Amino acid sequence: MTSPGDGTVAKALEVLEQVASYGRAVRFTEILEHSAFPKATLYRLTQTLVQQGMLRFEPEEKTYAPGGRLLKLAHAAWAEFSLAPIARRHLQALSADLHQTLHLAQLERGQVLYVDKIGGTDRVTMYSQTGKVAPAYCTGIGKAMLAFLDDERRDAAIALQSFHRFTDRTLCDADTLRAELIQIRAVGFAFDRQEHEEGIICVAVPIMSRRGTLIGGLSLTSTSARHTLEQLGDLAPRLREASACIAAEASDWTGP
Amino acid sequence: MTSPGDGTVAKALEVLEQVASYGRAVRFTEILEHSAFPKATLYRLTQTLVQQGMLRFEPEEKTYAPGGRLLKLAHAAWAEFSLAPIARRHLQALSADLHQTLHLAQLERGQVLYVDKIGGTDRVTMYSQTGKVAPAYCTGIGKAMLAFLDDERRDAAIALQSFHRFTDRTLCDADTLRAELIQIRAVGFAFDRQEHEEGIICVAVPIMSRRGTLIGGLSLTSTSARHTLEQLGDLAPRLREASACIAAEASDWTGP
DNA sequence: CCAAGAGTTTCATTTTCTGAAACTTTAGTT
DNA sequence: AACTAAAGTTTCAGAAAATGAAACTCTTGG
Repeated sequence: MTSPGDGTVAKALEVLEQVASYGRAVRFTEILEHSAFPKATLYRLTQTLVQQGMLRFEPEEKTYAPGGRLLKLAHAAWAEFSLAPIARRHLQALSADLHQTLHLAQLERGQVLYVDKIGGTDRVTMYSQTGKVAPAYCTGIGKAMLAFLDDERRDAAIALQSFHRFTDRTLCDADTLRAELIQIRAVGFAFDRQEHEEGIICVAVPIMSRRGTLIGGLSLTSTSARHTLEQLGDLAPRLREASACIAAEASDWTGP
Repeated sequence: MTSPGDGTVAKALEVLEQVASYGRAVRFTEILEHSAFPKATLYRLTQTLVQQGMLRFEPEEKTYAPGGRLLKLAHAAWAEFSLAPIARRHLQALSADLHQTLHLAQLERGQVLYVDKIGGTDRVTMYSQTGKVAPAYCTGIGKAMLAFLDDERRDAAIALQSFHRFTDRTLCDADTLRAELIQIRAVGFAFDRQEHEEGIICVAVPIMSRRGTLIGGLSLTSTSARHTLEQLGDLAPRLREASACIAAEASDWTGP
């Protein structure tokens, strides 16, 4: 929720995000019900967003949905913000080798932001994952990234987690998470032991810049039916190798 | 340029778009030089955008670049706003059949917004095109869409074109364009006769909803070295077929 | 060490935003 | 067709935020 004094832009973005979160076109009243803004305020915010092309309004149905201007902006964001363009060929090489589903992610405000995916079997689902966000505390890739953040940033990121029990293995509080992060830091990779979704396991490594700062994460996802955690652990060195290659290229780009 | 009285959100978005347009990280002064905003105003706008995660600020280099929150929002936009998820399998089928580069686009504020691409040879450049925008008046897919807009919307869209001569075949004024649109409307498909880029030709068809409103466009791109316009014209019926399939599915989704 | 430029803060003023309430339109009912 | 309940839109005076010129501070390079 936006606290008073946060600026109009923040409020508008909050509305935009809310509309985007439904996953379908929504009517005004529905937005209003889930929003803290008074009717008139919300109304003007949606007007502004529509007028700016960030939301699309369907007069026929009187519904709001994310607008095309977002895609245009996202194009630039993906190309510039993300590791994906740099990492892509490394992911492809690794995928060709291991035949497993790989994810590339970055940490965004304490959340896992997937910026690329290479599928084991399905080969066209790229956008389906790119842009998706997931909690950091209960995914392998999220924990791998959290673990290798510097103290200050890690504290900040942990403070942003809103723990929720997805499965009976989910780490549900900050202390348990911190303990696990220490372990992860020691071994250099993280597991997801069905903590986010029943049956889904994964192994993940951080991608670190030459200067030792976190720039992203790389994970290999499988199911408990196909692999044991031990088998995944054996693949960690391969991930680490790819991670190092990506890091080397990425550091060159951003470096001085 | 934002006229006074447009709201802070519009100004912030303008800055965001400007930063995105550079294609690289930029420093404050550079943004300032190309911007109509006074220094302090621009400064606060960038601060807000950074704080909101729409821009990323690299303190090391003091540069601004598009932020991760955009990707998150774009994910929703692509899934909901665009035809792409619906059209994808039709594009794939057609691509498998013709082995040519296909583009799927929608009209966004008078511009062509590419929402998907299936390549002939290069297979990993999906994101490279998705989200990209191009002028409507000098691309086949743009003209195909303009031609099948209703009068009111077409006039509005034409008014939004800022004609610029890219090649010596570019249609450079509204009247010439209107004449061509009438023709396109009659035959049902549009050509790009190297109007946007020397050597690049294309054939394109609109995608129309059951109710007769424009919902997008579909194009097949080639080079003048590989195909003649006549050959492309012969492929138009195939495009039209795919377009009809896409339209049928899309209408179901949006329909009542 | 100094100067030029980049980046940041200040503050009185202007402009915009706010939101309760009134109003208009729409969709459903009798 | 008339009624009505809900949805959607507009109003307006007060509250809040944005503005931007100028002053200030921090960098950078000579």
